[in-house]
Amino acid sequence: MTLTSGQVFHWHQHDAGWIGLIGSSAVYVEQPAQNPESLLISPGASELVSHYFSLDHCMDEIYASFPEEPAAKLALKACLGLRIIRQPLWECLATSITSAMKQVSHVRTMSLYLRDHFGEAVDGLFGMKLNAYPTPRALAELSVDQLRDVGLGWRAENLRETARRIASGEFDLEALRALDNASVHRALCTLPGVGPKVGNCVLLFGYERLDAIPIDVWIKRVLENNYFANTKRKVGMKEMQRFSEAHFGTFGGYVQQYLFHHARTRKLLERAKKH
DNA sequence: TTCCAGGCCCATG
DNA sequence: CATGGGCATGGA
Repeated sequence: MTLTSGQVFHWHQHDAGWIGLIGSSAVYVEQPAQNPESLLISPGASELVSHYFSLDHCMDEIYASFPEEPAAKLALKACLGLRIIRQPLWECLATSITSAMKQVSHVRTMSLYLRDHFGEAVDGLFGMKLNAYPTPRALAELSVDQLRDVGLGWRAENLRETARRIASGEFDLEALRALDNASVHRALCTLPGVGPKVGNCVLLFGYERLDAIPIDVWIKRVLENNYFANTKRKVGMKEMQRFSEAHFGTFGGYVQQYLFHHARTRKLLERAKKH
């Protein structure tokens, strides 16, 4: 669930488990059906995996903080165990920029293309070839057309320019770790291709600010259907942001992620039934 | 074929 | 401050 919930976009199913990269380390992870409390992990990667999948997050406390409402409780029940991943900052920012107005599967396609064409090859597993996500410098050196050819469309210039600012040292992602949410968000939003939603994705998935709430079209629908269903007047994005931040609490990012994954998988399931 | 997607940006009220 | 239109692409 965690790996298909629209946080990361490069993992492949392999046998009963998954293969992917954490930074530049290839890893196999399997959650055995008979013993889901444990994980099978490729040798030497257990600390890396524990950190990446945030296995230290106190889920009891997080679940206790969920609002007492049908929508949140239903999502909680459906997504039990789903984690907010700790992503490498650059990879998180870059994939979030490419995600604008794209379905999760499209973002995945773009991510894999970028890795294959411009990322550094890494020692794979089971003879598979894997590439790390391209560095800011690698992307900054490309032409806009090269990026467009990979299917990025109008996102190409945003990704390239943001990569350039980071590669040049003009913008320091690591330095932002010391700042509070609002300051990090404000700084991120100066980058091309980064607005309120993408900024909150990076806060949540990159900087581990578990109270950050990205509002995309899915969450917008969930809010409209469940929390503003009886509201006659128009509800703007700013109000939705304020409401969900106040209402979803300290771990609002988790609530948001569970609502997102629940809504999306339900839709996919319905669609599959029809055919 | 048509629909729509983890939005951003800029020009107007 | 809020709103509306434009923007490229491809999976379902």
